[in-house]
Amino acid sequence: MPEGHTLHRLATDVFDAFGGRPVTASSPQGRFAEGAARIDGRTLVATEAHGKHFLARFDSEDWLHIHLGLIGTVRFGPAPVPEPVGQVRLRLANDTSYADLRGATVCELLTTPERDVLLGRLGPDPLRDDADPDLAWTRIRRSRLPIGQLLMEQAVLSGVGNVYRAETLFRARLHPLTPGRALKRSEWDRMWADLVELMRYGVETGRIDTVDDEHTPDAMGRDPRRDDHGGEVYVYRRQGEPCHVCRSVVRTQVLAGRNLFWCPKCQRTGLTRRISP
DNA sequence: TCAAGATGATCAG
DNA sequence: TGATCCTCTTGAT
Repeated sequence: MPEGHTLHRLATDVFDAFGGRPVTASSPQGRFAEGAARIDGRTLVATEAHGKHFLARFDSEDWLHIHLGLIGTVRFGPAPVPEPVGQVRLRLANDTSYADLRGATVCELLTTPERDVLLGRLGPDPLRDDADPDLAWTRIRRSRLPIGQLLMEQAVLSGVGNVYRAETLFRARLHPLTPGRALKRSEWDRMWADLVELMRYGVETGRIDTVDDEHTPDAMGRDPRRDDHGGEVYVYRRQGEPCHVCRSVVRTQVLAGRNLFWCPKCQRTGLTRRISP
């Protein structure tokens, strides 16, 4: 379930399991055999997440870079390591734990300059203390692209995926097709603060839970329902169902190849706002 | 039991 | 814009 909060949790979990001591690395699938051989037996010095990118540094000066993509997973288990099942790209192990990586879009080793280039391409990550929301605002305020598309561009903002996009736009009551340059600075500031809060909660709990107490099914007298992202949401993948706030039917459409979800009544703001040429 | 679709990103055309 | 990577869950059969 890879949005940014998943990767920040992964960075913590990998360091807790393998940090500070030598790690055994292998590639049962074979596609990362060379890279695994280079870090095999090395000590894991640090782990970090930037947006949806996971990085781990070894005492060989190599950086392990993983991007889970849509279907990548990391599974942890206690030692002893079992026979690998399926396409295990990378297996890390020590005398107490193992972790298997499957299906990742990227699994590679980077030098420090290559890591710096990667990070230089990424917009600010709401989960990092060193993030500067002004950098994202500079891109947004100049763009004719819809805010619903800009939020997903990792060069504008890193770590936000389809769930956080849908939910933060609903919470801001902004229509997802509002052009970036039609946004007000105050709206962006509120959205950024909201993303920081929602995603930190996601890191703490492992759940994407975005519905305010006053709108929960319990508060509204309806049966609660937990979705596979772990919590309760306003619009994400609720197309055809009634809005938690106004009971209008939640809509969906494909934007830039990804499914977009919004409430046509609650999220009217911005769409018809005039923009300066 | 099996097919379809999904929280992502890149590349070719 | 569609194909690709190739895991996991859900829902239809």
